[in-house]
Amino acid sequence: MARPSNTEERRAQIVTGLRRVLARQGYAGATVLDIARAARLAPGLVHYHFEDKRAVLLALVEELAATLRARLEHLDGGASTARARLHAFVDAALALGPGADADLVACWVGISAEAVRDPEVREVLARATLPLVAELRDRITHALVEAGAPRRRARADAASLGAVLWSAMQGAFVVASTAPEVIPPGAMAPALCALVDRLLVPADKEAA
Amino acid sequence: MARPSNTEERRAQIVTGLRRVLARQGYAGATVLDIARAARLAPGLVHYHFEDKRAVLLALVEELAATLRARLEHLDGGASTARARLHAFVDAALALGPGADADLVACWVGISAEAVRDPEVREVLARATLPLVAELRDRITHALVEAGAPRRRARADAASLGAVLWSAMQGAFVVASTAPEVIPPGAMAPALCALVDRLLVPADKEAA
Amino acid sequence: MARPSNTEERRAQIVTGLRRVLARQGYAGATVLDIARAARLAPGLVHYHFEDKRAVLLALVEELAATLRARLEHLDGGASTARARLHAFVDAALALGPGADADLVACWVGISAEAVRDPEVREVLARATLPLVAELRDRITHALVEAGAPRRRARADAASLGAVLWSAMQGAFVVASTAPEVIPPGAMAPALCALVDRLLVPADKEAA
Amino acid sequence: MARPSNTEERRAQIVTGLRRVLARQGYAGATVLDIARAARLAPGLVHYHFEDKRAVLLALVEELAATLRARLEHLDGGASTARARLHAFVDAALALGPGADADLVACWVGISAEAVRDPEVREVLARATLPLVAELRDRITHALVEAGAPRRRARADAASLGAVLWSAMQGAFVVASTAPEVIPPGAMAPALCALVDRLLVPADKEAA
DNA sequence: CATGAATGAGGGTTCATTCAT
DNA sequence: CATGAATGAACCCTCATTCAT
Repeated sequence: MARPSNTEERRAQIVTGLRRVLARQGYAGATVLDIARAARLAPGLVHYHFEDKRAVLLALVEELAATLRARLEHLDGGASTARARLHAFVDAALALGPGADADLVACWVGISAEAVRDPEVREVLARATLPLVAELRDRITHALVEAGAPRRRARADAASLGAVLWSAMQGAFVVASTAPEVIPPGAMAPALCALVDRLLVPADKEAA
Repeated sequence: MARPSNTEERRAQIVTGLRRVLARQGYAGATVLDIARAARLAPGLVHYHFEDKRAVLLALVEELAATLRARLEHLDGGASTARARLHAFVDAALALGPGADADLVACWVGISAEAVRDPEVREVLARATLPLVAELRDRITHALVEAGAPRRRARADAASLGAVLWSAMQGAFVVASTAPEVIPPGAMAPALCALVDRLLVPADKEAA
Repeated sequence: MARPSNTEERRAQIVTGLRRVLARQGYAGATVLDIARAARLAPGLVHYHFEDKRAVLLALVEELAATLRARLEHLDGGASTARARLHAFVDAALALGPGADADLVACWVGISAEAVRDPEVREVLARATLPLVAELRDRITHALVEAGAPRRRARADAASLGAVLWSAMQGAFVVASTAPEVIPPGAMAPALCALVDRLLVPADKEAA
Repeated sequence: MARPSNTEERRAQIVTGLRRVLARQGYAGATVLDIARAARLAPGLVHYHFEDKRAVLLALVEELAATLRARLEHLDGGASTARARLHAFVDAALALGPGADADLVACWVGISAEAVRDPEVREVLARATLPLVAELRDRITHALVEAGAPRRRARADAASLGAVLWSAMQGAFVVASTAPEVIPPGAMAPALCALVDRLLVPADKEAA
């Protein structure tokens, strides 16, 4: 009798609306009206399905993290070596391949900026990204070991290398959005993979 | 007879006000009233000395770039080898040592987010940072050559390495502001220097 | 399901609000808050229904012109001779009879002043009034012909006479609003009609 | 010892500044800064020489009236007949001949609009213009008498004719500033003189 | 007298949020 | 669930006026 709830669909629509608008106008510049228009919905609906504007942002953060996780799994399909799995991580995070959303990158910068000033956004962002950083460190450790480093040493190195690589990926978003002259679009992922390889090779030689 | 112009001093005061507020509240969240209060000035003065709020932001971008350049020169004092000069660059960009402004990091993220949506901010930011990227690449080239790499190869590698390192520094700002759990404050610069060293050592070995 | 749109009604309310305030305080002196209060609406509604304050003014200009056109048609009812139709025009423009709005006159002066400095207002005003001037010239021509003047001559005279009479009406608004001592309210229309008659009589005599 | 006061000169400069700005931007749109710039003076000086902005306007009104009076006297030089003196009045008010200021016309409209909302401006304007209306009526009376009308009749007619002609002149300013398409610049004065002649001729004929 | 920096009230406008329908 | 009108606080900016020099 009651019509089936389409709440989840609507929420997804709205979150996607914010993603589009946020990428171009930043979070503060994304008015609820803009979001609703981008979602092809009436403005009032936004507050029917979300407590307030920030709740949409929090949902978006989680959606983006989920997207990244999904990509990761997808790319992992053909990865057999630890190094390949590390490359897969970099590609998943940076590649603008099929299924990737160009807005996504710009979006991330806007979200980061908002996280600086809003503790709750920061927290949600941390909850979503810290596991990814842990995963990254894990893959680095395995790759180092695979390259011949002693496990203990590898784990220690992976801690700081993970932070640096993660920063490089975050920074890649910033650079792509604010100074694309620095590196052509699409070239960042290979460049980072090449750097990864340089880090792994010498360990090989040390083992020799 | 007339009151001596103190416009430059006032402008600097206002820019500093924005820096403080922007670091905590983002650009959109930094109201003109907040900026004036942070600068201990009457609200109207902001628009007396600046065309509009954005003009203050543009001035801030240039101030930050100048700060970075100044730091660079200062740290260069003791650098004799090319590698030391590369380390100096990383330290200048990242170190939160004496004379460093903690706001500066958070500031940079807010500015980047604004650059995404405001072409003029992006342009000013680019004008201020592209020379720094070029300088970074230059130092990388020299360090690689110093480490034994053929000049031609060094220059080619420096192009993509420069982009990656620059991204890592930009990303370090983001990480420090949004997910400090990833790496303790102050540890990023050494970590990045260590990575730089790993990149330079093998060339040494190859030469051997 | 949704609330029925009452946009047109609200817009009319707001325009009327501006008419009242503009008559007393001029356009610059008519704050949006004043307009909203005069319309018994919340301040924010003005900008919900209009792009900006000027858009309200433009709508008002068109409303006033429509009012004048409507009055013209209404008064034409009993006019059989060309002279009567000319009188009707004068009365429609000037009479402060029943159904007339006292604010209307003061309003017109404020609008004219705004038209001096705002090209778009001038254009809308022109679009609204030039047809009226043409109509006035037409009626003058017919009245002159009816009074015995040759058609060709009548048309030539009507051109400059129309400009003068139209000016006199415009000026009557100014005089009524700024120097009512010059002529009692309500006396201007008869005075202008009397002048019209003096212009028509001699042609009669010349024919004789 | 004390330097000679140049107050009067400065006041005149400022008033002229307002005239220029007011003509283009209206009274409300004429900022004190604009006025000072147009007068090539420092902003602070305006308030040194005038109580406030309105005081400048009042001074301007009186200056304009004085200008009109001066023109009147000047043009009267060659006028021998009463009709010629009436023409002279019209020309003095409307003609854009030598010594005339194009701004003057636009100025007048802005002043009228301000007079609607500011009683003191209205009063000063009335004090300045009512004598001119009286003078106009006087000239009309004499012209009618000269044309053969009985003095008593002439005086009665002049009352309403004076109001109409004065309105026509006021309206001519409005039309020239807001709808120049209605009549070419410079054509209004001859048109009004022609109308005056038509009003005087028949009396001539009646006398015949 | 002159200068131009300083002040702060107030204006137009935006927009998150609410709510009647 | 859906709609879009309604609300009002808060923002950026302007500007008449003051005042230290």
